[in-house]
Amino acid sequence: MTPGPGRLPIATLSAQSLTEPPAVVGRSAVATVVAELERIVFEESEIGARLPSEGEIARSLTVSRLTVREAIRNLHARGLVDISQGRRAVVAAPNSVPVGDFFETAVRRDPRSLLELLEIRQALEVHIAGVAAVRATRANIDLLEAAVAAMRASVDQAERFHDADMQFHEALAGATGNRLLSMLLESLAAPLRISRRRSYGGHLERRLPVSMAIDEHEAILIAVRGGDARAAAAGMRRHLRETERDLVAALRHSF
Amino acid sequence: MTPGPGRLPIATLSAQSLTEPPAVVGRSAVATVVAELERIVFEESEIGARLPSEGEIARSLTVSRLTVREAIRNLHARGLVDISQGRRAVVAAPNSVPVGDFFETAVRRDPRSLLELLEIRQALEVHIAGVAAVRATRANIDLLEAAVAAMRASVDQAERFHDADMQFHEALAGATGNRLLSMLLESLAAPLRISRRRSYGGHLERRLPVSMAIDEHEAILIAVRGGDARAAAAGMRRHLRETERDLVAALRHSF
DNA sequence: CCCCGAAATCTTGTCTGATAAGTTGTCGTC
DNA sequence: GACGACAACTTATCAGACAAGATTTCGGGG
Repeated sequence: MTPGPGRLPIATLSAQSLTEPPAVVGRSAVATVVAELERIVFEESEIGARLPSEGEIARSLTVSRLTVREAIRNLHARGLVDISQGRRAVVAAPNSVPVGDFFETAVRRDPRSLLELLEIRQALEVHIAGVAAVRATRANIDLLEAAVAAMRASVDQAERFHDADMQFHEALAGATGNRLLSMLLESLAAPLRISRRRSYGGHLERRLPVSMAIDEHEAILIAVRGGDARAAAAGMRRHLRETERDLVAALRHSF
Repeated sequence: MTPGPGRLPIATLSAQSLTEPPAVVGRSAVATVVAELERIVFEESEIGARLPSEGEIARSLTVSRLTVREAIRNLHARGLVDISQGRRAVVAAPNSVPVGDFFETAVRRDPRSLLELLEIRQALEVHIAGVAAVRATRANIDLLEAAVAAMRASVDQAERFHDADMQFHEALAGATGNRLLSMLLESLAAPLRISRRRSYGGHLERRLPVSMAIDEHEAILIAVRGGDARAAAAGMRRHLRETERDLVAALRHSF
């Protein structure tokens, strides 16, 4: 396709493709393509839009398909596009997958950082509870109530109970209206959930009085409904302290 | 090198390389190599250790160099290895580059998320201040004092003043002993710094009484030194409220 | 004997061309 | 108009080659 004389070292790239805006010299070919694709993703595309095929991009930027390929994989690793064989890459919805991956690898490198993760979660959730008490809408509160009801309805089904638990915390984060904050919290939860599952194993003996956990959530709900930021934050702090005790105990057992 | 009959579709890969542990079928070749490299990085390597060369890995896993290459780039995008031309990939120190990238792209997609970032920072730093008051060692406090002194010594040099400011917050985060928390805060700071620089531009007219910012830091320092968690948290909250006002005002000007 | 610079060697970066395999759209048949 | 086979498109991987940066080696000079 390209009329060039065989291999094209980067240096001669701009001299060769007079019809194209000269590729930025001094940067690697892949970096150049990455920058261009970022531009397309950020400025010209809606979520779900399909990028041009590898071949088209390669032709239009006067690089090999291989180079384009690496660039696309780079965007994929950063959570900017989704890819699957046979289909063009599509612009991904903003997601915190890369952040979750970071925390997961951190824990994998050093299991002790699980406790650090827990502390971060506490800092965020205490703030969330306080802010939610001020900002929560009727719809937000409905979701919180539904979550507590779901917990009540599944006191003897560990898996389902846990889902309802998660649901409560997600709803609370959603009530802040801060999407980045919600995503960050979610990415923290992933590694915690994994370790939790591994440590509790199959038997799943939760803290003895499950009702206690429900009461803690209920207390937070009441504070949020009443717009009492201080009480909501205090309730969350209390709740997470208990949760941490449970997790630490479980981990101690598993090692 | 491989004695096979030319191209090797993944399906036949395991049948062909009887001397190697059969590559996991059903997963892409790249994914397999990524998993293997992760294992090497996490379980067999110290920070700074050099991975085998692309060629060696390719031979030992019976895949093409291209496949290995993509796998390595994947690890690189996730901050697990550092790469540069002509040298083997080396195991990177744990770093929050991927997280910083996530926040940067989030802001790039929607500048309003800068405010969300700011809120996250507040949540973390308020917690940090409180905890630091309890956990800070003599060495930590020395660093904090040095930072405040540096601020005092550079009231009329915006750039230097800002560095000292950053230094204070870093030292405070360090005093918690929570490395993940420090890294997370750092990755939040990057995009904030960028926008700050862009909005303040060259002239750099800081909040009129620079001494006020110093006082705020001083108040936090005193609380930490005195082990008063509540006062430290309150001081930080006050300080960040001011900081936010400044930034918002500056942003308003720049749009 | 040590130091230093140039050559040999290693290793990554990119290009070309080809085949396998998954996805999507089309068209003829009923 | 519904449905299944086929064609076209697209990504996944392989192989071999050359360019360019990094490292190692080694011989000569001090």
